[in-house]
Amino acid sequence: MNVRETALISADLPFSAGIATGHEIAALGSLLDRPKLILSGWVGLVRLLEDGRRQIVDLQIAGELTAFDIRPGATAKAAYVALTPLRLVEVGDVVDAATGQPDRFPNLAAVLRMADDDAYSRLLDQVVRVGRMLAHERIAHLALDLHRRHDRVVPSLSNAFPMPLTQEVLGDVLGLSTVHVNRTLQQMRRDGLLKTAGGSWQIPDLALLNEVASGSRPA
Amino acid sequence: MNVRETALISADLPFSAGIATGHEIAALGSLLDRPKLILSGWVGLVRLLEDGRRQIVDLQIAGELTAFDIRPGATAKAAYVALTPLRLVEVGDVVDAATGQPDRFPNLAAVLRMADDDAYSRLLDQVVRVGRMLAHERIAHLALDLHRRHDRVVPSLSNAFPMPLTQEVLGDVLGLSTVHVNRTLQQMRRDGLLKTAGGSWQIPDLALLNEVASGSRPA
DNA sequence: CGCACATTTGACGAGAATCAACTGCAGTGG
DNA sequence: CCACTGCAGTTGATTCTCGTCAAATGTGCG
Repeated sequence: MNVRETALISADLPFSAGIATGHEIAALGSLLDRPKLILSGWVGLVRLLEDGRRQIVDLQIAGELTAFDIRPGATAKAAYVALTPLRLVEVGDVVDAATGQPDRFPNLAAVLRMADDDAYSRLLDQVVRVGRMLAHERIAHLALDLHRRHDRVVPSLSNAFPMPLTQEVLGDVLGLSTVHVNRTLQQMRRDGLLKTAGGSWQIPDLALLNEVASGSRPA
Repeated sequence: MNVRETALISADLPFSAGIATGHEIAALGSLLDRPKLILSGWVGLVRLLEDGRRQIVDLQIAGELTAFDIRPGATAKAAYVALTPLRLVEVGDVVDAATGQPDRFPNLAAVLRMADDDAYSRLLDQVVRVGRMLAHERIAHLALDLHRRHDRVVPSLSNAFPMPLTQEVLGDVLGLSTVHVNRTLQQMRRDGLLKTAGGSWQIPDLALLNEVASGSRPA
């Protein structure tokens, strides 16, 4: 990160006020021209069916960008919804600089490209998860993804990470009913695959959970 | 489309030889630097689980680009596989020109952006389909998507479009077993929602199928 | 004709949804 | 201080969707 980039980031940043759970950061179809960095909390990309069924297509966590699309002029293909209370920073200036003059801000531009790449890959993961995996595999697979992403920002010695979502919201992410999420989580706790306490999850055995997620270990 | 763009496209194009079903156009992880236009046939973006389960994450049909990513340097996040015999044209030159000098080829650049936008939106559709829809809804929803895309290239008076996929492959797209695809298709034919004959599907009543796809009409 | 492959059928079981009720708990206000 | 409220989590009973296994039928093709 060069001097110009550092200066850009350390400029006075407009902190947005706290945002309540359920608030829509960006509406379906709106222009994604005001990207934000998530300081704390989680955002979900939400699609609704007419009869009320809900699918959360992607999750965005603290340290990641939201309401952001690397392609100028892109519109929201889903609603961006606060799944928890949020603190955000507007980073439109930084992002515009990086995307508009990539040669002057090479590292920023690279970071944005990687973030975008990651988000795309995650979307394919999500299709596989809900399309072809069993309930316990979906949970294991998601837990590993979230653990990896949290560890990148806040490395944890104990393989623990925050899980502020209710089981209902989790169901909307995983394509499962609340009740089934609950029962499956219980079974996974009994099997020593996952510990869930006080709004965070812990993975006692990463290798083991990996086997479960990949389906190589039967239920 | 300006003169320069037209000249670029009408230059001698290297036709690739026919490609057989099952051939891998681009391997998982490979650099997507040789985009191709599909002259005929369908390509699938394929992800495999260790135990052999397969999820087709996206479909690409004649008239669309494959092995293409608008972001320079992007790698394949799934295997690009020929789901039918294929005829392709290499369009790396055209795409490089459009992405490298968007100001000189504004229309081409716009087309590529739209194609990319569409692909992304389709991916969200796919998550909703396999995550929250019932079997007959998934089929209806996919049929409408394919109809719309075909109609854009080859408008049809009878709401018909080619369907070269076997029910097994269709199952891998929809996250369903072959048997269940078969039974569900039969029921939908009986209900007059879909006519399937000789490698093509026909939609007798678009509005009706839309209701089914949106879940507003119960099974 | 015979082969390979796609579609279809039946029987059965497993995974997940649904409905309804109950528990636990934090916040609120009397 | 404690009833009251609302919400998240839990449980049981039941139903439904969908998967699996196996076999049969249909179809294009060398």
